[in-house]
Amino acid sequence: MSTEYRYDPEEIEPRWQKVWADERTWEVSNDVEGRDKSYVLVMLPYPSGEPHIGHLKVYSVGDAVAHFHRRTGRHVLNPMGYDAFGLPAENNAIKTGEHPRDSTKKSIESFRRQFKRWGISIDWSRELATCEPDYYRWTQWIFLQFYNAGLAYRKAATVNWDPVEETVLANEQVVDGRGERSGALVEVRHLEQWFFRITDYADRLVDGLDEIEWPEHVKTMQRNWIGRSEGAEVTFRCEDLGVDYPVFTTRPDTLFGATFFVLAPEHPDIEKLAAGTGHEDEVRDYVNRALTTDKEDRGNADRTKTGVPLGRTVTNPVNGEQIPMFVADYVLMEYGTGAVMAVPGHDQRDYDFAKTFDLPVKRVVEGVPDEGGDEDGLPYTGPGVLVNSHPDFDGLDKTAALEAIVRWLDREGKGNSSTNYRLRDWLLSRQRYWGCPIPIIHCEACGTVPVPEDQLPVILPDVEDYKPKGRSPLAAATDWVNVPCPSCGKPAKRETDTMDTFVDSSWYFLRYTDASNDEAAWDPEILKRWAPVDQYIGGVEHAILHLLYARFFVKALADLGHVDVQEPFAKLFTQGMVTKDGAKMSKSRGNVVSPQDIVAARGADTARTYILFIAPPDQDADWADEGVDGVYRFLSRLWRLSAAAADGPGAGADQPDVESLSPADLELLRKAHWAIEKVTNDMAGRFNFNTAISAVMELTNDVSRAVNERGDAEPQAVRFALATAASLLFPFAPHVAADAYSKLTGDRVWEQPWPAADSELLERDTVEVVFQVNGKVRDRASVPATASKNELEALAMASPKVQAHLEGKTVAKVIVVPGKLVNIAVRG
RNA sequence: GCCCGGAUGGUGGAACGGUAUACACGGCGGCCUCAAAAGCCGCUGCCUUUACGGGCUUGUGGGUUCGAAUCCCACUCCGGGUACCA
Repeated sequence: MSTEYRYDPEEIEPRWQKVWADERTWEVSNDVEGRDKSYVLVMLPYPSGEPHIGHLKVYSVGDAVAHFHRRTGRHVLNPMGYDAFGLPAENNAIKTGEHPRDSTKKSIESFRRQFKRWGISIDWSRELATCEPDYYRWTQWIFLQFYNAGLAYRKAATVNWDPVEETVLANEQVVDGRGERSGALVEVRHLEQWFFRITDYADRLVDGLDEIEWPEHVKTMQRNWIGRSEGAEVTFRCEDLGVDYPVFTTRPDTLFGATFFVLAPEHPDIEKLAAGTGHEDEVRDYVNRALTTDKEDRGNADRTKTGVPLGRTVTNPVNGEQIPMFVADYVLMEYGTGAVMAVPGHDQRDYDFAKTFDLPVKRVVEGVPDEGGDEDGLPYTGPGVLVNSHPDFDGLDKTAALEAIVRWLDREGKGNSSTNYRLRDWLLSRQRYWGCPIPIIHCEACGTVPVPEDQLPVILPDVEDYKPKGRSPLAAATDWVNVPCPSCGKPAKRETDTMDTFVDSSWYFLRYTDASNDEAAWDPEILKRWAPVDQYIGGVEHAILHLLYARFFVKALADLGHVDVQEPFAKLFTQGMVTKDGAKMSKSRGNVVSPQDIVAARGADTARTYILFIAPPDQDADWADEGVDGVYRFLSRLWRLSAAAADGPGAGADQPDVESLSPADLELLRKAHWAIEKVTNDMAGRFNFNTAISAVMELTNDVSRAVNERGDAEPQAVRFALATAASLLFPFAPHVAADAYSKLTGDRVWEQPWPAADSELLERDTVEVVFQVNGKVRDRASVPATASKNELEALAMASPKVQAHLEGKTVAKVIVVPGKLVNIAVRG
């Protein structure tokens, strides 16, 4: 082939980007009326430095979906924004003195430049940054709606304090007792903080998962995080003090097996209970030790159980037995009532404690041997029937017994069925600078007073010193802090904490629908046209935090009448990591691949196509520089063939008349239709972009062979095959595809409908069938597709290669799958 | 510990229970060239055989089936999530 055609992405890519920018091709109106809408959203980036390879991957995935949806006739919203408040920018400010606003602005510019350089089809008219007053004004407005509805509240609470970041953290941001970002051991502090009442939505957050198409493991993570447990609350009475101690249990069926009772060290009654028992000193020592133990240590279930007796007893409500009380750190104050009934016969933890302290272990459930029950292993948690309990319940299956016992407790006023959650309310206040101000004023006379809505936004003031000192740096901005109370006019002070940045990102997908509205956060009528997000795409690391918070926001806003859907994201796709040499990319490892470098060297189309080609997008993918060259070669070849064909004979890219084609050209046509079918199925199903790209490669290779090797290919068939390849490739490599398509046809590929496979051309007259003996392939033959079972069997039997393997054996059975195979089962 | 994933050539990865290893990388050979690059044309799972051919092969061991990478059981290793949540 002539070398005069040289694929030059440096020329092609800017040229098409200019067309899309000048014509605002990807901007979309809110006039959805009567059209099939598709809201395709990739999680917004946190702008820091330059985009990394993970961004390239996730936006390549999102763009492929957006393009496919557009070309299949949908009205597509594909916006972009920046999660622009947050600690890294602020920490940078502490180090360098550069205002976070300035460093963030620079990062946003470089992200925007890259996304444009990559040719991602974004509607830039809806761009937003969460740190802009015209965005966070509405974050504050939502806060006020929640405040007025009692969903945002302030209370003194035991909270997680990160001593490095010098701020409190939400439960979700504490991992193994350490701050998620800083890695510092979290300290317990008692502080006044702001919370969102997400626990009110625990049930709906669990139940709503059934309505959305999300990966099962993400749903499971959310269910586990919310941690709904069904059980009962049962009251145990301490007669000495005349105090009732309710406990939560998921196993009321084992109540008769309770042999002791344990309180958490933080329980407020500990001192009162120990007083006058002679155990006071021991108890006080133990509690002090427990409270100063690391959360991490205390959470270790393998540690030998510790605890001390309180010298008191409580009454087991079902049998009146007096059982001893203990304080032990394996019981947590945060969960249930901070007290448990201990059933060592049927709970591992209680069993461990009982063994350590030599307490009685009583079996009250017995496995049924026929049903895989055990004989003597305690603690026993399997299925079974009640024993050693009460004549009314003994012999009942444990599930039936559970219900019967709860009914009995309820009648006697000693308990009731109850549900408990692991989920805690969302602590949203942070003692940091670079965040959304909380629109509240503290007045000595009026208490907490919301800033009137017409005074929003509460603008984040400039400060001299960003360094946290255990209180928000905003407290130093005295001009800003001191304001008259909106209610009584007397001197008052602004709230100086800022919001967790997860608040900002819990509603941004709503704002995109009506991003420039300065009268409201959004017009409910417009939101209604777009919501919910049809396809959300992002990293699995947000499985709990962001995805749970956003779901809560939408449900709460729906209850307040601002949104009319219950779930923000109908479908979720989580993409895998990009690794290098099998390891996560990191500066310290020195294995970071920069998308800027690869785009500069090979072009955006190559970078995007390669990252989707190496592996299915939901899997982790290992980056290999050599692999990039293969994709570059493929794009070069497709472009060169197209450029040459465009200059050659023939016109346009209409499909040539099938009747007039040689068998070889007909095969090429079939291949094109096969590729249409394959790519369409791969796109519409589970995003099998890697095999879709392979199919286009196969088609291109066939064209290449037709042109180079065979040499006599009908030009119109070649044109059609190449235009089809370009059309199918467009979602992945838009510039080269648009260029090749335009050269061949003069048309803009993105304005063309997605190609449709001709089913008649997919059908074949002759097919290859295989002949097997005992499942092993022995011969193959080309036969008419319509060959009957009998004909196939006869052909197989006649094959000498098959005959050789039948020698001296008896044919037991012949299986014929028309159009596929004949399998002869033999014996002897 | 518990709950999810995963394991296929030298490498990344393909395969509605029906031709295992598509596509790509890497490797080998050839054409073109003064030469190189680019491009083009082949070959490339393993063992055995001069060859024709034959045998083996989807982490391990069993099972179901005419037929298993695919379904079932047990196990090994790797990755992720989660963990005194009563």
